[in-house]
Amino acid sequence: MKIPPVKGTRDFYPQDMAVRNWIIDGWKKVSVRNGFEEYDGPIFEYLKMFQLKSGDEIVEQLFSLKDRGGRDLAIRPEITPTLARMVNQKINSLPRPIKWFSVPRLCRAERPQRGRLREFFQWNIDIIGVEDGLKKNLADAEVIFTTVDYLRKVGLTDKDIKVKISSREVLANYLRSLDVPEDKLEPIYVVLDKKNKLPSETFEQMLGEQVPDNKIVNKIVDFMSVDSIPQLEELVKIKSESGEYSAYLDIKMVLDNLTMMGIKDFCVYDPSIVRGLAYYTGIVFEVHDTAGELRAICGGGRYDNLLRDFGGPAIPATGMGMGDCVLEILLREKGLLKPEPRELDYFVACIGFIGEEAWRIVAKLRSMGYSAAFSYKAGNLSKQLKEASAQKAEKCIIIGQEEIEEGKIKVKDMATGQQKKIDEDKFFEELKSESK
RNA sequence: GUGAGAGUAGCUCAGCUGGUUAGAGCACUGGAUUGUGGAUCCAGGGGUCGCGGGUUCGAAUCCCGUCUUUCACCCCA
Repeated sequence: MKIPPVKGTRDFYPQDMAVRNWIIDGWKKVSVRNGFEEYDGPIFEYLKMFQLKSGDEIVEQLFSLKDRGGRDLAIRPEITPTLARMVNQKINSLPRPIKWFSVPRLCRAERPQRGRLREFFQWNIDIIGVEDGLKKNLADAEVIFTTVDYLRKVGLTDKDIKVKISSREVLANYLRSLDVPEDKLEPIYVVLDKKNKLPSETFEQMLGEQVPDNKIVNKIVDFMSVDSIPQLEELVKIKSESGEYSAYLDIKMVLDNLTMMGIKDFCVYDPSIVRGLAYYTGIVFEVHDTAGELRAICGGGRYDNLLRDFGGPAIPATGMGMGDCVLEILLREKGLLKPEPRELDYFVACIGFIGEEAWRIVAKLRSMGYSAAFSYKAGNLSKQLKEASAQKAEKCIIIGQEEIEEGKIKVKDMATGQQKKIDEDKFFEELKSESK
């Protein structure tokens, strides 16, 4: 009986595993060089933890189970609640700011599509506990910088991708300044989030369903067509009369910081970034491919209320999550996927029925820290060299009757094809001195 | 969850409006080649044509169901 893989999951054969490791190693390396420390949590949590933040509808979108004690559990669909829990548990003893990263394996019971599977990996970085107003903007910028630092490192340029940055707070304040009632904000967000997917008439029509006044609709459309900070300044200056100015300053300063960090060309102000109904409270951003063919590569933003919502103190936080699926598609399309091939220092080939000799040398090489392999098939030399080539061996050691009698081995450089005969003892002596 | 397209060897696909024993390239295994690799040539293994049912003398081909997958919705924490 043949059992197929579960819908929306992937099998990682060695070749695929090399790609996965290459991506994840890059994430980890960039996290570390940007000053983040790695953490992880359990792969399942109490179901309640995910309901707390996102409501009951979410239960349909995650894999849940009952354990033998009747506890309702769920496989994690994201790691941010776990992060909040872990941070809250030790909040009084953790030095701030807390700069942590993780690469959790996550599951969501959604319908699989291009760039979206039911099981995937997601790079998460978060900065928690930067309270000062100005430095908060620096933390937001650092999260974006770290994100771009990775994308740039793997070879993507500002021609390939853009970080689209916006602010929920600026948007909310603007809508309030137009006397849009509080209970209309959320439904309007939903419409604004679709702006880029819809023809402009449909978009305006949908807005009109939420806001009866045509003048206001036009003003919202004006706001949404702003694509630079000076323009935004004009608009917001006129519209905001009391203390609503600070939210605008936040986004301006984040962009100033990004300019100072040298990644200005990757970043644009884009008011259409709203990010669904998430827990974001301020700056929000997404990275998109400039061709607009794929869904978002990553998303993030400021979530100042989350720790408090999880029963901890009100400590501000900002972060980013990047899944592996869309990223891999984009990198593959751009020819930037370059997993490092397995390296093999030595392949030991033997002639005739003297396999024991080959194994003895392989074992010696391995004990000294070199990677070494031999052939289980032990065909003729031609076959073994072929196998060595296929395994990308850097060097080949050849031993036959002649060499054994002389106490020597032949060492062949597979790139140049040159080979020399050398005393076995001498060969290992030289290896030792090289490794020191 | 809703709607549409696709499913033939490990992979990419051919197989005409139903008609003998379902093919090719790549990959894999072996040989040419028992002391010198990446090439070439030759040979071989590998298929319940996604699965189940139906129509028919006869189904990879037509019909229904189902699973998987792709795309568009919903959603995207």
